[in-house]
Amino acid sequence: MPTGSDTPDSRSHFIRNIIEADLADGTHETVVTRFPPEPNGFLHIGHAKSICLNFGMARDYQGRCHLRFDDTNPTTEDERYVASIQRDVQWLGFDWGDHLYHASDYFERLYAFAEQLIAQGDAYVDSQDGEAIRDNRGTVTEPGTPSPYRSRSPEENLTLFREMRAGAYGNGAHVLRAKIDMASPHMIMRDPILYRIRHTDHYRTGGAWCIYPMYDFAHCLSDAIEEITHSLCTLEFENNRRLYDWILERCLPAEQQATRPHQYEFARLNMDYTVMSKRKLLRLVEEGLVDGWDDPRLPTLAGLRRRGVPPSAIRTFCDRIGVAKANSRVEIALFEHVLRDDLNYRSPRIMGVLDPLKVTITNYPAGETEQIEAPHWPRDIDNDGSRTVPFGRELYIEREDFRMDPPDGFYRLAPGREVRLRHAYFLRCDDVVRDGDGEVVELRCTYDPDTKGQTKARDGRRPKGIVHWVSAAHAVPATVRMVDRLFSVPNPEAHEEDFTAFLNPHSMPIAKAMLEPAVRDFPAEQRLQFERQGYFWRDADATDEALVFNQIIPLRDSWSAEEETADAPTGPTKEEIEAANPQIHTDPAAAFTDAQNARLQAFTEEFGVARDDAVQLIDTPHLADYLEAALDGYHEAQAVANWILNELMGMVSPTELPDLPFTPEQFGVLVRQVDTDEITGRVGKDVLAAMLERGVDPQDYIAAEGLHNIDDEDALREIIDAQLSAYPGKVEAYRNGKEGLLGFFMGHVMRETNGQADPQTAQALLRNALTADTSTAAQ
RNA sequence: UGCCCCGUAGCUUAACCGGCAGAGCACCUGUCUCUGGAACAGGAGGUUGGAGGUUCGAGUCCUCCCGGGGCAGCCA
Repeated sequence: MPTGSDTPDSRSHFIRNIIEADLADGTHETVVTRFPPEPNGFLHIGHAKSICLNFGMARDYQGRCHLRFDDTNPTTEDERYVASIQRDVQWLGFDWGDHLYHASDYFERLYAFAEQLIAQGDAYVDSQDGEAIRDNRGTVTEPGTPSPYRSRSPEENLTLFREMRAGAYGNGAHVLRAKIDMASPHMIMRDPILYRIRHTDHYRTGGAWCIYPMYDFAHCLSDAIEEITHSLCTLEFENNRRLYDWILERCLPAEQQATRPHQYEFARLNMDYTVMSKRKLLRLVEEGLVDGWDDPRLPTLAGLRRRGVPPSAIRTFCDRIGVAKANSRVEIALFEHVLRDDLNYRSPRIMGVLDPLKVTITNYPAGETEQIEAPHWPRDIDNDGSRTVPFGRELYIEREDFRMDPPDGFYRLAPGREVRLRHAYFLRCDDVVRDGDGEVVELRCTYDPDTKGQTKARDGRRPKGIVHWVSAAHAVPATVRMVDRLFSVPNPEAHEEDFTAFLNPHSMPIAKAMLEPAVRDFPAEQRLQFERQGYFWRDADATDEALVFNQIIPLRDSWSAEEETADAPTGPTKEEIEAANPQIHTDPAAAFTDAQNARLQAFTEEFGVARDDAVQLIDTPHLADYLEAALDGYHEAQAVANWILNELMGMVSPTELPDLPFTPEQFGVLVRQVDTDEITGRVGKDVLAAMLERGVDPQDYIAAEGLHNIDDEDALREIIDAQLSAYPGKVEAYRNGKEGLLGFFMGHVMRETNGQADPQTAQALLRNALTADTSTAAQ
């Protein structure tokens, strides 16, 4: 059996599992997802995660994904964002086909649903002002108080609501609220507002409406209208799911309930060295801290596009970061890795010197030029193509490839040292020319004419260092924006100071570079590798006369990483965490009433139930009663208690106990079957599940299905031997000390017997068989 | 402090009904190489937040504790 697929686009995650389960059990025949941006800002790489997830699931399961503008708030939304969002989604490589929708298209239908709720008595018009509504909502620890308008009749509500629509009232005079529960422990359920009056033109519906639906009302119903199957959103909407379900359960007819949309939440993307919130991004742009929404340092899709990041790299990245529910923050290193990996295979190499240092080759004839044929691709990339590079007496090399006093491990140029010029000759530094300030302004060198294209000179010289270069006479000057991390700390939001305090002052230094002439041979959108430096492409500001490049990402540089002093930030140690982790156990029995205490005494002393279990049983409603009733089926109270607490509670909640499709006595009988080894615990759980699902009687069911446990040693031995010979390698590994494999074999034996193998017997036999010598086991 | 969600290697995560804790990135070694890149080979790194319990067997089920996040907009 293949152990899980690990190709990037079939990576396993909980949403994929849910979809596959829904498809497998026929809940849905196809998958329909949606990406629902609000047109009030630009998309960033966090949105890319959602886009890739939604469109990706639709693609993987041959479903469809809608692009829906969630435009229910006319005061913040704007047409201009709509176009940019569509462009970004397309650029990322996704196609919504005919499925472009707007929540505003549904205003009429949403309104009808609102009238339906009113008619059902599930919604009412509240005429309190905003402040009163807020005050009466209560707090997380105190219940809210019902509005004085809460008990208006459906007729009155309908009249008022129609008048609201007709424009009879000013902003804020009334709202429509769901009638749920002002004392709910879930704040979202304290009569949430469904509609508000807003005398504002909408960018699409103009002045047609002066009441607008709230997100919670519009979103779930829009999903239902579009027959969305899986409504995927980020974690901050977890609490809203309760209301999502409430509305759909009341608005949709019974026959649609089974296939109605369901909401699932996943963790939004956070990344080191950047910020992802719309508000913070907006501040950077508006305060002029960056140069517009498409500044190449920004994580906006527009910024990444301008920087030169290919959409394929973003897609791969989104596949690799995973989809889960834990709040997380991914290291920038993963993004950089994926980016380099993408660029490596698509970027022809040329040479470019970013910080030029002049070199004069004193033994090369003045005024002479030669053309060197150099491949665009290294040998490990399956791609052809080459260019000619002019070589002459005067070159530029990278300033940092020369050191007056080379440190240990530095194997580039230094006084008296020899390096290889990439694609050309060996070069030795003879003299260093400095200006009045001591600054190195020129290197005077000699080359070895016999070493062209060689790794080794005839006399065996073999310089380790390789240096890129550009002929001074032919160099093409260019401005290069050295795009770097926007912030100088991994999480600029995790400090007391405003996040802008952590902007990296060197996030985009400008280099005056010299490039080899072949740079002009490529179309503007071609991404290039400047050898030994990084990946670059032409910026939108570039003209053919004045070249401007952006650095998309530098190459990995193990030398400068080594040279940098390691200053890894250290978090709290495990010891420190443990020290701050006291175990305080407050005994619930301390608050027991006299009656409860009496019961506790009876449970522990008469029934012999462990105190902790008894306390839990008594402290949770229904549990203690259930235990006493189950005793009619089986008198061993501790066994029954274990099964209630550990098994039953894993399947149902205490409040469901009175309505179970079987009696407590039947439950007791089930426990007896297990406790007396009539059936195994494993089978007991299966039987319990069947009782829960179909209300079967345990004894009848066990007899009818033949579920009694198997303790016949010969029968078990046969099964065990079969398993052992099926996995000789595992047997070997077990004998070599990997005892965890006992569980592996037990698992197989249990599965083989549908869980009916008596575990003690089976394990004893298995242990014997595994430790027996090979000749015996093989028989 | 009420309710909801989440804790698996430095980071992001996998693990079908409870059955061998497994990857990628990062890190370290080595090989190869006309990019200090790439590729390849290897290594280290885990008390699955903690403590109890159920079970032949717990990352997975039950209880409690600790830690992180979310909810009191007429935003989405």
